[in-house]
Amino acid sequence: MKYINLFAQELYAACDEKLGKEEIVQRIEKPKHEELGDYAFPCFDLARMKRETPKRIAANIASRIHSAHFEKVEAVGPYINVFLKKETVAYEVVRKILQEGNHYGTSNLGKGGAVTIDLSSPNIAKPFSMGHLRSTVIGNALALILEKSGYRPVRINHLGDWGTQFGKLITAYRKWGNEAQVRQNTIKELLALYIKFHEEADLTPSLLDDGRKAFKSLEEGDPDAVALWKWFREESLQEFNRIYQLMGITFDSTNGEAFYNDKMQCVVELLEEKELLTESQGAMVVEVDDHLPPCLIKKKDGATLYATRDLAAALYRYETYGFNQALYVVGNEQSLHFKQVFKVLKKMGYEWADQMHHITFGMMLKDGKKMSTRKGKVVLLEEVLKEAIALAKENINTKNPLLKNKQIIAEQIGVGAVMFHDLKNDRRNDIDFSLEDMLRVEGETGPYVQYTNARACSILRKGQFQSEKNSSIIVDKEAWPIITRLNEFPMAVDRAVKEYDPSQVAKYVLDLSRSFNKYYGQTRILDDKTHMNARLKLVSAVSIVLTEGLRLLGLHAPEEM
RNA sequence: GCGCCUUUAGCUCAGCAGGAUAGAGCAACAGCCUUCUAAGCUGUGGGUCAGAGGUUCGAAUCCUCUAAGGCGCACCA
Repeated sequence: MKYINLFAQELYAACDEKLGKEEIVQRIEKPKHEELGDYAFPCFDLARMKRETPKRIAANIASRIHSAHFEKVEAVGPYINVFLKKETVAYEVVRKILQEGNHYGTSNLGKGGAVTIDLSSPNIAKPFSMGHLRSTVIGNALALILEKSGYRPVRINHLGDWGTQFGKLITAYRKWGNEAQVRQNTIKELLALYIKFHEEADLTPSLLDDGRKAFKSLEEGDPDAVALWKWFREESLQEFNRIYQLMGITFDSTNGEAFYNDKMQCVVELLEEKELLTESQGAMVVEVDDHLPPCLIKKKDGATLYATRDLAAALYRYETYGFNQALYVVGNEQSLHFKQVFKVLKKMGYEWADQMHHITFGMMLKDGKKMSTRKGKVVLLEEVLKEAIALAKENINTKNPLLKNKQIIAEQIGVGAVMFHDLKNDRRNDIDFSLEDMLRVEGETGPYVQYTNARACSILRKGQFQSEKNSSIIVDKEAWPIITRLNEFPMAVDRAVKEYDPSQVAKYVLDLSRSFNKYYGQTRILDDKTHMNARLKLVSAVSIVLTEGLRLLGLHAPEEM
């Protein structure tokens, strides 16, 4: 229930319709201090229109506003402050949440429209680094949030599974590879081969030619090369899947770059047909406009490029999924590339290019600098996850040694810590990698939220809460901050959708946790039998919303920890 | 050089369709477990919102300039 609309409606009538309802809603604000009420309306604009002092207007209008939902309406200087009737609102909000359960906050904003989401997209045969974590986690949360808002997300893992690197790898494997070793520890072994290749190539430059030749034979479908490529891809994917499974992430498609290999010629022909292709310095390009550099379609040797591949992918995705929106969760260093690609599609006459968005995010830095794959200075995600899980297990063993399913819950907490750490801030911010920060479980962290929920669940268990047998109404003043936050959950989801910003949900869930923990600290819920049922209803509502909020971020909410 | 982004407490960040005393977490210090999970709670200190102009009744928030930092800018992805 949006009580803000109630207030706006009243104001609309009371101000003699000098301002439209939309304008009023926009001007209504949430006072910074509790003593100033739940909503406030500043009267400066009305004062100017009516040629009166804001103070007088405020007093005048305040006296004309009445609603069964308002406990008090008062003019404070130029502001009209409204206090909601706590018991009524508390009853309505809690009842709604208990009724709707995990559907609370669900909307049909997207009207079932398909949204393709390009996310994760690691490079085959290379370790899954912290850099890919961001795209994976943000993209996954966006998919979940969009789904809750009535969209139909299509998760696409656009694997980096093609290119000269495979020629090098095939060459290296043929020279020094060991099948059994590779089978056992694919990524590490392939990476070792890749590094060895470069080391050897420094001494024997002809190796690079061998690599190029191997890739060429791969492109031409040489059975032996293709078999190796397939094998590497499969093994790598399996290894990635271990990580995805740990994070609870699945994909609707793992069509990577290789998949579009045979679809690019068609794009080039289309561009020619539409007379968009021009030659520049030996390469084929599409001039985009005066402000952007041209988009490279073909190298002077005739080979296609990244942009060509993304164009082919966009066309394919539009045909296959008929998307209403296409999102690319890719680092902000590629923003020029996507600007160019979207522009080219627009020039090709595809209006749907306007529905494509590059969802940028900041880089994962190490000591303030970009991490370097070549120097092996990359931090491996799987190792970070393992450490996080080990730490969670340690905590469980000291804090709750009798807990069942320790391993599973330790995974949920450890992985949750890492994922939440990535989601809690605006995605555009750079993150300086810090294992310490990532493994933290106190303060503004995933485990803090999970812990809050576990506490709530524990109380519900001990109080033997049954929602259907329970009609009592919560009256505690101390619970009011929780009620207002519970009421705001749908708005938080909404903002997350509009800004493509999962951190809105993360911040919301932290805020709700804080207010609940505060209440928990000052009110003994199970001791006071007269109020226990009413309070348990509130606790249940909190648990429902926390669990759902965490789910939207891709985290589990264990009932015990 | 051109384009995009960033700059708020010691550190990490909220707040930015302009509004009433700029908020959290971490770190520091002082408290709270015979009582619902202390992964928690309470309190204290800590700020020229990078700087300068401008718009406005009112600016951390909008505009311009300056400074510092980051990313991108043709055959990599």
